[in-house]
Amino acid sequence: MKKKVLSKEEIGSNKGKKIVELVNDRDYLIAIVDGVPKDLSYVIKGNEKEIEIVDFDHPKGREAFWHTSSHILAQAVKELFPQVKLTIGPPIENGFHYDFYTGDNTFTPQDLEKIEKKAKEIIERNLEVVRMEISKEEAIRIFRDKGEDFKIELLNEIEDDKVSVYKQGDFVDLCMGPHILRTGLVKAFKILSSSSSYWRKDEKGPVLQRIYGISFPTEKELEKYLKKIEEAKKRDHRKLGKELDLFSYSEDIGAGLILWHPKGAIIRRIIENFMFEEHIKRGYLPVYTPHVGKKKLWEISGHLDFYRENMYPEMEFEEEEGYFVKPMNCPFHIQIYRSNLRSYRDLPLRFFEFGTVYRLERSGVLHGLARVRGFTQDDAHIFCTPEQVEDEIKGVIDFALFVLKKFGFKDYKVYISTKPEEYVGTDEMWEMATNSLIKASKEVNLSFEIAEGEGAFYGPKIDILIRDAIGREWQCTTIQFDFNMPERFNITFRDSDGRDKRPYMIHRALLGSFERFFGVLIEHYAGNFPLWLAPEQVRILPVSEKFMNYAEKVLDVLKREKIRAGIDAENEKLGYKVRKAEIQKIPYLFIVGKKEEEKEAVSVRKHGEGDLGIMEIRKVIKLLREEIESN
RNA sequence: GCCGGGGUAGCUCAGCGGUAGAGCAGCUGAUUUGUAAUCAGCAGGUCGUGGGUUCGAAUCCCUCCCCCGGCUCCA
Repeated sequence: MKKKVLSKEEIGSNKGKKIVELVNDRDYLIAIVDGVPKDLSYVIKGNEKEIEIVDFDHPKGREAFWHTSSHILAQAVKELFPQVKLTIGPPIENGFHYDFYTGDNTFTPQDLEKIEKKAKEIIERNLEVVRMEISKEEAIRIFRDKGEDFKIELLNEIEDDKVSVYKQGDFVDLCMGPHILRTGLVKAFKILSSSSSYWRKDEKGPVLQRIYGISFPTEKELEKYLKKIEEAKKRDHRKLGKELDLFSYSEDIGAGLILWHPKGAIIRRIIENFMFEEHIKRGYLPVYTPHVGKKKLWEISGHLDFYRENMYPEMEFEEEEGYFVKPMNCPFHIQIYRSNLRSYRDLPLRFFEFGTVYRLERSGVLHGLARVRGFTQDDAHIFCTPEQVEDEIKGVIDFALFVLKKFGFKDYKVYISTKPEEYVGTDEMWEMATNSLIKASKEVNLSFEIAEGEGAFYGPKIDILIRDAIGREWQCTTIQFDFNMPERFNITFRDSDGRDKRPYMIHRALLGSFERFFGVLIEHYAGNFPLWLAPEQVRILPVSEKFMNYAEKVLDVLKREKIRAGIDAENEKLGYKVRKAEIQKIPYLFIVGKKEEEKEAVSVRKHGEGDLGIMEIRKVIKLLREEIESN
């Protein structure tokens, strides 16, 4: 990484000069002047406190590089399709995109090829990228002449009457900048995909065509990036799920409904058992509830008002009230709460259930195990007094982090979502609840971001998102206050002063759902499950059929030790069986032949490490036990 | 739900107006195998669904279902 910081003296002595006069623009992309990113054409005033000049390896440098790349993309599109209207084109985490209004037209794959070619041509032209500050009126005139209606809409919202535009060749775009100085600096440029998007995120507004691209200062970096993407695709849980025979779906059953195959199911059960025990240890009480409930229940809960579009339609009967399959467990847990008069001495009450829910997600959002229509949450509802809220939240966060650690997750993001525009409950309740989330997070040194106004209407929440192989983030852990349900179902507890009061209700799921969590877990381990989770922990490979008897004997010992094992009895060469087992990512292979049988031993081969040599059975089992328990 | 791409044997894919093909997997046989693919033979498909165009459709058009990439929305 190249980075240059101008000293006070350098700033003073270069007053009136453009920064680009001090450095080579092939090495440096932009400058950060007193914390604000600027073009290298920035003229030094002399009174700046700090000027930092950065390259592509700096996030701000990269941003500018990709931002300029998005302008190059836009210029290419405008040259090929002059009738297309520009909207916006920001840099993103990996590359950039630009949204175009194309009326009834869309971009075909052939169009994208042409656009990429044209973009490369524009790069060849090595156009200077010039920043111009002009009056708002002038900008409006320019974009009106060009028919850029969307730009005018944006301009009308700018309060300043000075705006900046960037020009490269004949292409002009309204833009804050900064940008790199020449299109020729982009040595590698690739269009990755296209899709639609909505103007201003409004699905009722104009539909735009978005083109995604990536660019780098060298071809080599592009190749490296593309290779990384290829590698990531190999860990995709949908691919591994099929290859390792973990789960599937069936068109005949319906979209977003998961079939857990034996190998997937055993992993799930291990996770369930672990979670069940841990809940009990932490003072949760298990409950089981039905999958359907009467229409009336969902009227009281309010789901039929605010959640109906996500619910499977009503089951109607001739002589009885209709039923709905549950999209959430909360109304059921509330009923258990209501089944008794609750004293303040009973609180906190923590009901937990691996509750299966069904949500009619819109067809386009379904995604492997990560977004499905039927899933099982590791769900719990905590009912407590206001005084207990803080401790309860702390307990839940601690539990969540413990679970993530157990599965080896380190790369996650935490968001605390605050009060939205429309909400239920009092401001005091919101404030108290939100503060308890923030305070608890701070106490366990959890770094988080505040998502202003992103809370659900019924309460603030804290979410933990885990990244998948392709970099997409999935919300797993969620801890949400619910100010709505207790009110609607009018639940109370009898306090020490003999009066009935409203308890606080905290809804939480740690894994989120077994489906999504399993999907993320597969990608996290790239299918190489740690020994305690591996569906087949050991496979015994007899060198030939002659050693089947001994193999059976070894299998018996393993089974007695509760180690999940199998024998590959196929009439094949050893190399073939080893290859098959390696592809299936089986942690340990025990090879048995003449030497092994004589010594009551096995030859151990570990996945990813290879041959570990011959070992006595007793000894290997001890090692396996240790490895299983160490997790 | 929206925009685009796609659905051919269990899997990965070729064929894209003249009537269906490969590799792997499967089955059978031979081989009795020492750490990532032994050889041979056999079998396997109403080309996602329903309709249309055509003398003729896997191939062109439309409907629906499902999958993929995004958008919007969420565990």
